[in-house]
Formats: sequence, structure tokens, C-alpha cells
Amino acid sequence: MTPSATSTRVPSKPTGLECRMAVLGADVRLTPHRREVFDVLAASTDHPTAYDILDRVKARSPGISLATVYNCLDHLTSAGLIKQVHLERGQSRYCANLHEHVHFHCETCGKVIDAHPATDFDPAKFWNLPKGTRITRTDLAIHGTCDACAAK
Amino acid sequence: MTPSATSTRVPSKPTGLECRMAVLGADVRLTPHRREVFDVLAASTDHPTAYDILDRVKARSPGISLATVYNCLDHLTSAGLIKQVHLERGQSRYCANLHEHVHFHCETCGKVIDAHPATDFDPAKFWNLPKGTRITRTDLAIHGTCDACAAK
DNA sequence: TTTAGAATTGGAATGATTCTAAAGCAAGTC
DNA sequence: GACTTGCTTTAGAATCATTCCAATTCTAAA
Repeated sequence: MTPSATSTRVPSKPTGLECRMAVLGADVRLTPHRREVFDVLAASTDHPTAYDILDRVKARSPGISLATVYNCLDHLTSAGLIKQVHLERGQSRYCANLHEHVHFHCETCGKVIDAHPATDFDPAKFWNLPKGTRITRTDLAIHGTCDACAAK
Repeated sequence: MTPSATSTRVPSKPTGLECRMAVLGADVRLTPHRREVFDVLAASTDHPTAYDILDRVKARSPGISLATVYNCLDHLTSAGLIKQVHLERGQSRYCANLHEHVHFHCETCGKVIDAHPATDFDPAKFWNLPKGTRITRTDLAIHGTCDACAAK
């Protein structure tokens, strides 16, 4: 194994992942597999499933197992470095975009795209929640037909 | 089997379900099991899972199977008479509330409550979606701590 | 260099749901 | 009123996504 593939908490070559860890103060041991899983996800805009990620990581690490992909995704998710997305039942999808955004899901082609806020959004302004309720996060999924499918 | 338990499309005793079918123009054969599944759900405010519904329906129809509950839920859902809710991966939950609302999920006790809009909400005003996108529905899940759990 | 604690692995196990084939019912037809 | 046709219901098998497990390998610190 080459030195650059050794796991470490003090990387010699900072990448997006290390910057993100520094900004978030996340403490995850950075193994080669975790880095690859993150890199694959960061390079994807299609909200891949665990199987999609396995396929893509296999190009670099042919021996990686599905269990390891799930394991890496779990660790990265609980460190807050990536997000798990549930649009419908079935496979979970993953997303490396940590900016505030919501997901648009095309019911025709299945594509998922990120939509960023045009203006500030405070859910407590729109929905009546019992007094004393504390909000930690909101998940908005918008379902419909994407522009490409609507044009057909 | 008593006459009132006979399936029909033209009920003699209208219930919430028949009114709802009439309003929505839904066409579902109303079998005793479907009616029971609907009644159980309509009487529940806790967003039960298929298993929860099975338990409750068994009080009236001890012989009903899980497959039938799933089958009834599918038919009622596709007729638009009830809604399927996915708050996290795992079991789907079901909801007979068809008014515009969002779900608040308490991460401490697991409780799910409906929150109704205080004011009009148009997702297209808040998030930048590509031109030509058509929205059919939006699912907002608000996660946090409910008032009871927050008070502890 | 030793050693304790993680990470990784393949395969088994789990949980939720869906499928399947057989049997039961209901509505309309002769 | 028996027959046909098609939906409904059922138990159990199958599937799918994920999680668990026990064995092995790797890493970091002493």
C-alpha cells in the first residue's frame, strides 16, 4: 500500500473532505475507503444509492465490499460530512451538498435535483406547531415532473 | 356474514369513507376489510404502520392477514383516500388526514403529529427550481423535540 | 514491537414489503 | 338459480435493502 493510502487524522494533502472536517470539527478516522466513498459522492450530483456508490468506488478499489460502503456512509453521515436522503421507501440516497437545500424528485424519470433557497425559509412561520416544540431540521421533498420530462 | 358487511359501490349507510369517495370521485370496491382498514386509520391520529393497523383491525376481524392490510392500504392510497408517509427509512406510516399539512417527528419519543398551515405556502417562492418544472406535491417533514420531551 | 482498538470482509440474519398460486366471493348472465 | 368472470383474500415464499456477526487485517499509541 502506498503511503498516500494510509489512514490518518492529519492529512498531508488536504482535500475537500479534510477542509470539511476542519470546518465542522468532525472527528472521523480517514481511511482510504472512507475517503474514496466521500470523493465519489462529492463528484456525484445524482444522489446515488449505496449500490451506485459501490459500483463507482469499485473502479478504484475493486475489492471493496457493500458492507464497507454502508459502514463508510454511516460514519460520514454521523459525522455530518454527508447527508442521507429518503425520498420514498426503498433505497436511501446520499448527498454531499451541505448547503441548505431541498430535493426535487421527478416522478417520471426518477431524477433528483437539489434546489437552493431563493429566500429565507422558516418552517415555524408557516405551520402551527405546539408551543415548546424544538426544530432541529426540516426535510422538504418536492415531487413532480422535471423540465425535460415535462417538455416531452 | 351480515348484509352490512357485504362489499358494495353504493352503500346504504354512508360513512366518512363514502363521503370521501364521492368528493374525490374515487372508485374502489368497498369490501369489509377495506372499510375496516380505513375506519381504523381514520380513528387514529398516531400515523400507524401496517403492523399497527393489522393489530387494530384484528379486534374486529381476527382472521385478517398482513398481506390483506397491505393490499387494502395500497388500494386506498392509490385511490387518494389516504396518504402514505415516509419519515425515515423503515416502516411506512399511513395518514387519513387529507387536509394540507406537514409532519412533525419527535426524535426523542418517535411521535408524529400533523401541523396545519398558518398561512399559504408555495414552495416555488422559496426554492429555485429549473424553468418548466411541474410540482405535483410537496412533503415537508420537520424533525425535532416535541413539547413534552423538551419539557423533561 | 507489542498491543488494544478500529476497520474491513463475506456471509448470515433481519425487517418490511411484495409476489404468487390457490381458494373464496360477488355481480351479472343465461 | 347455476355459471362465468374477475376481483379479493390468504399463507407462505421471495425479494430487497440493510444490519449484524465473527474472523481477519490494519493502525496508532505505548
